[in-house]
Amino acid sequence: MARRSNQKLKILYLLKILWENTDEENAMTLKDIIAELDRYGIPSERKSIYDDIDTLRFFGVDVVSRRARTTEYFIASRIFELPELKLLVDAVQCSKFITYKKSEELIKKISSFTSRHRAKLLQRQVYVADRVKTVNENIYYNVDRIYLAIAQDKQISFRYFEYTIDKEKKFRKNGKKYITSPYALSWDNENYYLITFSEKYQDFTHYRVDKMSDIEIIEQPRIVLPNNEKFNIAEYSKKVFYMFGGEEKTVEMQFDNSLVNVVIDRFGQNVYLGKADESSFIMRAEVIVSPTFFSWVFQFCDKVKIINPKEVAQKYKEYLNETLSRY
DNA sequence: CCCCTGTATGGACAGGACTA
DNA sequence: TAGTCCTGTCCATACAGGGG
Repeated sequence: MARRSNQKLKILYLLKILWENTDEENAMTLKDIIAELDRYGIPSERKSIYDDIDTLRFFGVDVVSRRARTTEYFIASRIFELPELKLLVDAVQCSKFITYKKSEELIKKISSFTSRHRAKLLQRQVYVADRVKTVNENIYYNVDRIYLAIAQDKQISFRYFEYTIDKEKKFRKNGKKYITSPYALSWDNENYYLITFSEKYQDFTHYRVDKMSDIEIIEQPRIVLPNNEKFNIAEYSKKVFYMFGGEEKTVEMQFDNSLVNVVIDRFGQNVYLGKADESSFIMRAEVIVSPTFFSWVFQFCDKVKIINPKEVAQKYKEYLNETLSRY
């Protein structure tokens, strides 16, 4: 009868109890375990627990017994170790695109990978000064659907909105649907971007994922990239500045030596660097020339100069002059 | 309804740690 | 040192559940 079926549940609850309550610093004695099982309505005999623990071990659970005053049991190794979980929690909390509500949910789920004692350590807040979080809950579903489309090699349709000065959502193109070939999702400057290839412009276009709605996968297969190229997101994101589109150019810039690290951080270890003189160096990289590229350059003031191509230098000059003329 | 099988359980007991 | 408590093993037995 019930007593029997309880015993089937016994080992399951035993695992649950050990999983939720124990870790290296928080072991349980056999007495604790029996009491805890009792709370779940499972009567258990002390000696039968040995067998159950053995079974759990055979099953692959790392139940460790440690002799202190009395013998204690705890689960030693888990799928994720605590520092790894902290990393994940921090990443969730810092992500602008994850809403407060979703952050809480995700952290709760992440916490279930460790004991409740250690889970407390995960509840810490990472304070990043008044972080703006999005309110668009849809983003997870958007991301999911986009990945699905990419995997199925299909195009997607969606509507794209922006906020007006009155802080109201307003659909672009009067709510007409965009149709495009998704190639990658990229995390840049705290926002999720969808990178698509436009047949019309024969170039890549970016969309903020949190500003997309009504995403649908359509039957049309994706447009093939020119020269049957494979899309390399890592290479691509090096060239683009804050996801702003533009013409791709090989640009040479002269930097003050103090900015070596900045350049390597931006373009990676393999960027071409050459000595210019005692205090400066020349670097060369593929860059999508855009206003955001210029504003990236501008932050270094007189410590940088665009050398080549001449028309990019000229454009930058115009950009600076225009800015100056407003004051 | 009976028999068989696998599992849980309880008793006996040994050994170790701790304590009075 | 004797007594106590805890842990873990061994073995006999009870019993649930399934098959016939």
